[in-house]
Amino acid sequence: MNLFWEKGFAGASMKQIELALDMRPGSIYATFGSKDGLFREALAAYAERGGVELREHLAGYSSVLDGLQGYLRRIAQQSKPGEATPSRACMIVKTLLEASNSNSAMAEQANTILDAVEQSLVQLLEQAKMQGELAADTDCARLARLFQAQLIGLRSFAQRETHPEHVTSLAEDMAATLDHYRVRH
Amino acid sequence: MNLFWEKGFAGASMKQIELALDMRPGSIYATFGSKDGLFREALAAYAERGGVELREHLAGYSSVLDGLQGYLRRIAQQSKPGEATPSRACMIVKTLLEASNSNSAMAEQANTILDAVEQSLVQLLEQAKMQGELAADTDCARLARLFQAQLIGLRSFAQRETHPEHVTSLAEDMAATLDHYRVRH
DNA sequence: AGTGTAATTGAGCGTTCACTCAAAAAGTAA
DNA sequence: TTACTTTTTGAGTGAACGCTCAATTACACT
Repeated sequence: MNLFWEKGFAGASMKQIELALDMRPGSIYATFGSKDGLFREALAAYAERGGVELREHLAGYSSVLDGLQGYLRRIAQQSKPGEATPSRACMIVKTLLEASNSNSAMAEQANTILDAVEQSLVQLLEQAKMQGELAADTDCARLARLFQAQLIGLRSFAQRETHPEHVTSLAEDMAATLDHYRVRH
Repeated sequence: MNLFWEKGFAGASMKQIELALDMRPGSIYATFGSKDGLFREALAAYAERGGVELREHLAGYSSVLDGLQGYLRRIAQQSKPGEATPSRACMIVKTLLEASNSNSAMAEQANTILDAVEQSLVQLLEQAKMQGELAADTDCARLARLFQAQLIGLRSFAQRETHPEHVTSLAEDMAATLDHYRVRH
């Protein structure tokens, strides 16, 4: 998963995969069927891990909006030089951009995952609305898409070679955007 | 350029490039040196074209902020199914995500271009400040990064298979974000 | 038309790609 | 230990990769 996340699908060769898994080609193909199949499982694992991470993060907040704002800041923290992550950008987005216009099955998987993330965000925002954090007439689906797009933008921006504090201030500004959707404020 | 934009660097084979240019390998290598060299020129051409497009678009506005908001809406329009573009996502961002962690020279070029775009945005926002659209204490560099990240998010989101109106409403919400930085409002 | 230069051609180079499969090794059960 | 099944091995497959270069064609100038 880390290798694919770092190098992308085409960028990771079977030789590197053999090394990363400490498996010989025969075993890899007996287990995963193909490079595509292995990537599919890697991306699914990434999505699963990301989902758990978001849920666990939000568990530490009583306010949903506070939790989402904290999540933006957390992403910015993870983008700092000390943190050793395969890539600062999101593997799902990397896959979407790599696979669209070439590998339709892979693009479809990325799309499906992003749909699921979006739906999770809708549920969370609906919850925020019921808790009175959002106005009753808030379009949660629309706000979910805005938040997702901001996340995508933040993590893609983080892939740049910029000062880490630029990423943290960016996360802060995106968090401030969410504030404008709070009731009263 | 269109082929690389659509398929990415690794995704475009020399065979496809020969077809797209209607040139045989020898001529291609005599002209561009290598596949890398050709890609470098393609990306530079893309950046140049994008710069011209932004400048021409803004020429139709007396207010810089109105112009930038219009630009977001314009991007959303270009993402509609009728428009035949190689990719709805930005070629520079696609390159950044593909090349980081594998091709450092290519990643550096993408970074350099994004730096230049950022600087252009800073200049524009400084102009908006002088025209009284932004508060005197506005951090234009920071706001430029926010706008760029939103653009990246919008165009990457547009690569998804969603309803076109979701992209237009997303652009609208991002435009509304800019409104919060206007003086008075 | 004749001559020198520049540009183009395409067969084919070595390499790397994802992937296969007969043989060997490891595991299981009596 | 023996017989059987499952798993692993790694040399090797054909295909596709980026790229080269001697031969050819097109061009420029007298």
